[in-house]
Amino acid sequence: MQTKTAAKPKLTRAERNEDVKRRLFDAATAIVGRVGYAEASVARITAEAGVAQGTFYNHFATRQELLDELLPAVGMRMLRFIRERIDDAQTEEEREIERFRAFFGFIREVPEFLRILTEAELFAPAGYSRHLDNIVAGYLRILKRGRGAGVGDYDDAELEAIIHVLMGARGYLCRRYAYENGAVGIVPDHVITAYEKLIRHGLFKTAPQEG
Amino acid sequence: MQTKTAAKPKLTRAERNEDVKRRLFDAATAIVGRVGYAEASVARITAEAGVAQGTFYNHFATRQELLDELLPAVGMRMLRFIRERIDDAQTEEEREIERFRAFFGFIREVPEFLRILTEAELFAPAGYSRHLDNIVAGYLRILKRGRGAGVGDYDDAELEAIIHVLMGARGYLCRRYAYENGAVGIVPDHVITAYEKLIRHGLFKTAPQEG
Amino acid sequence: MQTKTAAKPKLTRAERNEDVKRRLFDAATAIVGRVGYAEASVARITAEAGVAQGTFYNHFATRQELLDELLPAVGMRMLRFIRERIDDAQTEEEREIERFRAFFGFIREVPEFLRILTEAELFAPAGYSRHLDNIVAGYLRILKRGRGAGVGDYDDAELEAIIHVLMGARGYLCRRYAYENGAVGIVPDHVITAYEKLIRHGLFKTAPQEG
Amino acid sequence: MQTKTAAKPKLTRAERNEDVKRRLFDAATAIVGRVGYAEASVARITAEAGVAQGTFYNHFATRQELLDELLPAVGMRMLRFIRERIDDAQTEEEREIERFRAFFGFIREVPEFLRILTEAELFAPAGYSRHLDNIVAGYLRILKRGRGAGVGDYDDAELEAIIHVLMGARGYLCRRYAYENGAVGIVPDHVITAYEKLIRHGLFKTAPQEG
DNA sequence: TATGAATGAGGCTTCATTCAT
DNA sequence: GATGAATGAAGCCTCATTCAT
Repeated sequence: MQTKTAAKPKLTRAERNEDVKRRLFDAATAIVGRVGYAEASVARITAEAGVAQGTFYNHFATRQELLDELLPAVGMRMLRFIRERIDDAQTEEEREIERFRAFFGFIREVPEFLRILTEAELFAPAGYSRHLDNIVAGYLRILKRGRGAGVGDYDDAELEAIIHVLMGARGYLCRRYAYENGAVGIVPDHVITAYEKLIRHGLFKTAPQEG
Repeated sequence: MQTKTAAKPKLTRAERNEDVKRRLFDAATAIVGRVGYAEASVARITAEAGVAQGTFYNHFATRQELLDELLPAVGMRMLRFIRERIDDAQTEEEREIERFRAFFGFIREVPEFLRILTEAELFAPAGYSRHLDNIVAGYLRILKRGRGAGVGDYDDAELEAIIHVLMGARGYLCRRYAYENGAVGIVPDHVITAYEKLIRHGLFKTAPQEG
Repeated sequence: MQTKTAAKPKLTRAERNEDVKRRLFDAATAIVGRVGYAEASVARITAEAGVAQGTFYNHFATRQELLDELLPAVGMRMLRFIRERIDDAQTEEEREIERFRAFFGFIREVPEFLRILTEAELFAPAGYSRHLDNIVAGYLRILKRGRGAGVGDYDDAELEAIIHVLMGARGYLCRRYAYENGAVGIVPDHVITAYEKLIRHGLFKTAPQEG
Repeated sequence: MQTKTAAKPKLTRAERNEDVKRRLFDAATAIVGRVGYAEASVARITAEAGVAQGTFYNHFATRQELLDELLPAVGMRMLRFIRERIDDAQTEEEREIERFRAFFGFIREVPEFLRILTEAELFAPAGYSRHLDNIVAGYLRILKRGRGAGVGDYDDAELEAIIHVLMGARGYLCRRYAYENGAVGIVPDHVITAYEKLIRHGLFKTAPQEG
């Protein structure tokens, strides 16, 4: 029996290999989250991962290749995180508010996400594209399905535009409200309520809708 | 690149001085718009402006100082551009749609703007902040004044959040829809209509509002 | 790349061993011929041979050791190739012309040879030396024997110098004339005739020789 | 009056500029001559020239650019050196022998030449080509002019081939005979006589030429 | 005020070789 | 004997800034 103290990990070669790769990945995530892509040199990443610089290239063809994997990976974690917090019993409106709130919850859980996302457009454009595609695809499915359940009168192309509005909203609101003297804080309540009001009624006091 | 004005300008020393500074500024705007901040080296900027590298430092303390002035400057041009296209006779709702449309008009007029804006957060954070402050201040004035004229039931803090949503919307929609095989194109109509619908009624078919 | 022979080869262990070594050797020959010594990394050679990188060192002490064996090996093939094409019934003069012609024939048969030879002096100096020794030794035997059959009045030391001239001639003529838009072509006839004239009469119109 | 001790060189800016460039050039020549192109790193060259690494790029666009200038430059020096030692009163045959001898004289004068030449084909192919063109052009002029004065019955294309033979001869003979335990020595006399005999009569005892 | 050469730090990547499995 | 991951040194080039002219 192996004692729990990792006296000898007894990993297979493939396992050890995967382990190193994951360590590199995690190190990059942490570093980019902390200081940004520009400072995430291979030297720094490998130092954080505790391997030699050359080892990096046994697992990734180029530094860029790893950087481009970062956002899609955390992005998927985010989608999973949000999905787990959505209650099927609610209305589509309520669910969208929940998603919005969960997004900020995720940022508290994975504070690296914000920087990885913000800088990706410039430093990991391939990864940024993949991430956007993931989000748009998922959101589109949700909103199309929601058309029978309260979502307004938008055609498919318009829905895609709306999704970009919602993503832009999250992004800009984060940058403005998610931080509290340096560290990630709790998003103020009025941000949630503002979003809720906009989503529910628009920006203006409107006359009753017909249709 | 730089054609010398044939007629002897007969400028005063101060004017010549200002002229050089403006040429550096314009060169930087053009270069950042074309290739981004990262490629906007002092060497490149001075070459485009037709002066020696050392001259740069007679007008700006550091490269960063110039970069940080770029976005606020074009940002002000943008505000002016939009303001000129707004008709006081319209309702606040109509005016917001017009502002949105004019924003895309400005991007066509000054294609450099988009890149200068997008990258500023990373490469000219001080300038980015100033720009955001400018926008928020202006928008806040508009929306507060509009509260008596159709703008919904948002308190001041909520309005600031809403402004971030609207800025995020513009930013993300631009990146997705403003380009047409490489060059800045005309934004599709469904982007305008989607924005309009969201602004007017929200994302959902709502029961009549009360209040 | 490596097709596995379908029929079970049933090789002894020693045979399999030799087989791997030969595959490495052939792979190196092909690669150096194609892209040169500098690009012939152990990784590339083993990949082409279809074995793991570590396997290399079960057959060669170092990369250099293999590289140094390349030229002598093809060099011997070349000598054999030329010897087979020489007719004992001809005069020594005719035979030398034939050797020259056969040399170009060999280059067409083994196009790798040229690059292996050309770069060896820099990248496989030990192998280059061995190769030169081989050539000189063989040539010296031929020319000494030929002294009674038409070869001019050269002492042994002079003959060695002459051999270097002849090798230099082949080398430089190859580089200039053996290629035809990238691939090895047929050497132009005037190259042969020029060599022939030089060998037969020297560079100048001479008065009758006495000796 | 400036004292002879270089108290203050008082060079113009342009002169100082040229001076640095020449120092880099000379340093590269010395280093490549001593240890070869592969070891001639920018770091090493600038260290030898006594300037910072970055300074290199104020004078040469790339390391390769400098390397490619090396051989043509020393090559021209060689041509000049040889030309100065040729006596117009001699026959063309005698002059060619003198050229050959002067070549070895040059190697003693500029020992770097040999290595710069030998390795250029691989490490500075552009420079190598230029050098070969220079040599071939000069030689061709000589030999064509010499056709009325003793040069044998070769057409233009054949002459070009002959020139390659002569260049090959020089190259290979150098490598074999120019060194004497490491340093450049005096080429043995039998090398000269062997070359002379070959040039005058060819490799074989020939029957009297007619024509 | 304009010039433009000098500075020097820093990062990505390759590769021969080792060695535990 | 075969495997293949780990090692770590080393090189080219860019660029903001300085400063002597």
